[in-house]
Amino acid sequence: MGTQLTVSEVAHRSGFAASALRYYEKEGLISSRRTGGGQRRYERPVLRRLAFIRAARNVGLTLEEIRAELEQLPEGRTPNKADWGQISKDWRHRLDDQITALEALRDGLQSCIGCGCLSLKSCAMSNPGDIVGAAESARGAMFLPPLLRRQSDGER
Amino acid sequence: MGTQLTVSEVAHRSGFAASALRYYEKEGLISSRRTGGGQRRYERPVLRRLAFIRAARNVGLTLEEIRAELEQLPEGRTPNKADWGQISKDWRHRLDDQITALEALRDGLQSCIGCGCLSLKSCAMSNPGDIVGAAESARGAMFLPPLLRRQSDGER
DNA sequence: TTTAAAGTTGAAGTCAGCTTTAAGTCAAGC
DNA sequence: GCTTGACTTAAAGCTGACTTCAACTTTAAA
Repeated sequence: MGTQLTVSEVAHRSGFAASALRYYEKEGLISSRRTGGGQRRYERPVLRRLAFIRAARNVGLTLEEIRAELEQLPEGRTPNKADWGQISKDWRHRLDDQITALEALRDGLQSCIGCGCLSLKSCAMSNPGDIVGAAESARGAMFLPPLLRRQSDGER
Repeated sequence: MGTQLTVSEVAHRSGFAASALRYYEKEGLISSRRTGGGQRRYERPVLRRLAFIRAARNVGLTLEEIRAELEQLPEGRTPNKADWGQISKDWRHRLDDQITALEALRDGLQSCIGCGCLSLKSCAMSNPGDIVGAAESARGAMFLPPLLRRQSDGER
């Protein structure tokens, strides 16, 4: 137990399944060194990187988007305090947009309670171009995240 | 053009692709009669049913959940005003839960701006059991909907 | 030294919600 | 009656983010 962590240690401490760690490595989100026999050994900073990945997933970014964000940081390092200030600002906007979209949908629903129409032409809830279109125009709110799926699975 | 609608007419008027209509029929969400030659012919109420399906999809229900809701209505009819009152109330709660979860996430992010830590142990954003756990406990908020994906595709 | 746990790989499987394809049939206007 | 476009089916393909599998190797403790 020096500064090197095995895959199961990282899995346990990060909450990601070992198979997910392998997948993330294949996708270029994290990296590892190898022992003589070919087994993975991780440096500690991978834990911060994984924390970042989890936070980003919670906010609804795809792995590709996360990879791009990580890559964009100077020298591929884990975000520091300054980077994090900018990133968290962007993410907050994403979340705000998502919240706005959901509120618009909820309010449209509210207005439907009295009418019960669900007309394809006039009802806000089912009309593609109305509530939904307005919400969509809040960019970045194109989809909402599969938040909170199984979160500490620990392989098998 | 009597009261019978062809699949392409329904596709055009509902905004769903014809292939989606066939899929929904196979999954038991809608039904149709057939001509002598085996082609589908729809009654008008299918349009209301499809409006309901679209609204439910917007709120984040799965097709299985929608199927169950439709089935639960007496005689498999399209929801009337009274049904709709109850249903829209349930949906509003779903949306409220989703909004609450996103707000919690946003506020956790806000609290992170000052620290830049992203520690697996203490940071609210990446800690599975903190923000995310709290949000999760608002039942029904287990996942957020893939809201607003392509919405008027029109087959091919 | 032995043995069991933990690790490795590529390939295939999973889920939802469709779309696409292939190969053919039906409906309708001229 | 013929052509053309609309329609039919089952089956396969697609996306993203993984998981599972099979078959094998490495590591570490006893």
